[in-house]
Amino acid sequence: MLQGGNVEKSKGSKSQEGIVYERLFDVIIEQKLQPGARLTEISLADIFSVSRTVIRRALLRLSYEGAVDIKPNIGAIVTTTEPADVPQYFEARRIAEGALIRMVAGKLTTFQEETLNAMVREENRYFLSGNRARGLRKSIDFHFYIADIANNKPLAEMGKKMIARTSLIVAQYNLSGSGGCACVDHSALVDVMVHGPGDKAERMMHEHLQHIEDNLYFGKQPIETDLYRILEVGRS
Amino acid sequence: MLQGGNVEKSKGSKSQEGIVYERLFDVIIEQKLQPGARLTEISLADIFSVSRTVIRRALLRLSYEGAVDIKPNIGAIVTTTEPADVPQYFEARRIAEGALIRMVAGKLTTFQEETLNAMVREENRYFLSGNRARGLRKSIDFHFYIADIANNKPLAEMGKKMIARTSLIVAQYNLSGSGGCACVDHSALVDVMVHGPGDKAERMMHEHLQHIEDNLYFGKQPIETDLYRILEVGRS
DNA sequence: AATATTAATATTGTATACAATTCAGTTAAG
DNA sequence: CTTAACTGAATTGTATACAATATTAATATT
Repeated sequence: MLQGGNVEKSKGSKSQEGIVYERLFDVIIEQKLQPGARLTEISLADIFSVSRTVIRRALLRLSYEGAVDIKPNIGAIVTTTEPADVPQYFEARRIAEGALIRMVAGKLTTFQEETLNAMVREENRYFLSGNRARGLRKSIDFHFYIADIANNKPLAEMGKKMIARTSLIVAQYNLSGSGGCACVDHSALVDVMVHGPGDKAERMMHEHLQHIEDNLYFGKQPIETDLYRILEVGRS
Repeated sequence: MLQGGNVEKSKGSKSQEGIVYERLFDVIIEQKLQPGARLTEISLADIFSVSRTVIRRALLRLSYEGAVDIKPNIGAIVTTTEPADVPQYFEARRIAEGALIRMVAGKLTTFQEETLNAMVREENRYFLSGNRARGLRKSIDFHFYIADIANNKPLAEMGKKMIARTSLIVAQYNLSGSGGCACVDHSALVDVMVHGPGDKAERMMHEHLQHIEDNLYFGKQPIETDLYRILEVGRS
């Protein structure tokens, strides 16, 4: 999970807000809620059996992570991205994650190496067995883990934020349900993290992310978003 | 100001929360509130003549920006930094701001060039006339402006966050009240942004920030913080 | 006198009531 | 028939009351 701001979290018993936040973050990142989907406070308060106060806090936090977009007096929706804005998010992610992997390369402990390999295998298994949501999640966790072991908290935060953000973009614009990441690439990344020099690792990460970006498909407009709005209108 | 999260702000009439946020951000960044100073909701609600609800939102936002540290059931203080954590914040800032200035270098409009030069002059004037708070603020605005003109919103956000964060660190550990930035450096930065290649600009930014970091002084412990706690105890 | 326990105070956490705003649907005028 | 203004429902914004928690002060015990 993203290390949301400077609010320290209790280790054992999570706060109500934390539970709501994590659950919503998960369904958004696993693409169970499409970009553009509305998140009204009352429904969420109902679903989670807490007051709107708690929901508001969770939504606010999600908005800071970039997962949710809050417009004053209107409410929260899962973040949508204009095609024109896509490149800057990928550029930001390349810079952050490139720096992170460079810091990690050549310094992996055997435990970390094994963890990473296990994650790639698991991701592979999920995708092969058709469990797309789980595979997607593991793929994101792979990138999250690299950020976590780089030993730079603010940069890891930034990296994870951009990983999540671009995943949302992929959810919006990538028609092939692969989630964008190729498992082969992830194997190669582990390899270069173990042996290769930092520069090479950074270069490979850049290529990996460029590859994801190049595979996006921009239809004339973000279809799903509008569809959702239309459906909601027609429902009454 | 930092572009806080995905909450769109109304241009003309600022929200109550926005006013509180900006005011608090200003006094923190201008070092009128020392790191470690407590920010209780009731006092702030009193001062700003709004309810605690509004204050809570503003504090929460400040915590996401890293300017304030909120501990559950305890409250908010101006962020303090352990000496051991200082390097990662500067490293993160170097990466973000280095990338930003590289994107800007050689692409300045004449208006932007003049704006930057004017900012350096103004900063200089404030420091020479002994107005430290204003000079400090202008120095930070100089860095903010570079972030803003780089045309990459998420990276600019990250850059500004780290600029603010490291400024807080300087407030805590730099005894000379200069705020860390030398005006000479800023002039040179403008110069390389106008002419120089991106790589050189990035290198100069790195050196500039390294210079600030090297000038920090770590006493045995963060003196001011503890003093504040002690004073508060002895006050009753 | 020092320490542990308890009581009092202050502060944050949560729920809820009410105000303000937005949006859709309806009605009335051109 | 089109457009404008209006009404009503739904949703967010704000204030406040009460509960839970932490801190401080006081008391009792060793």
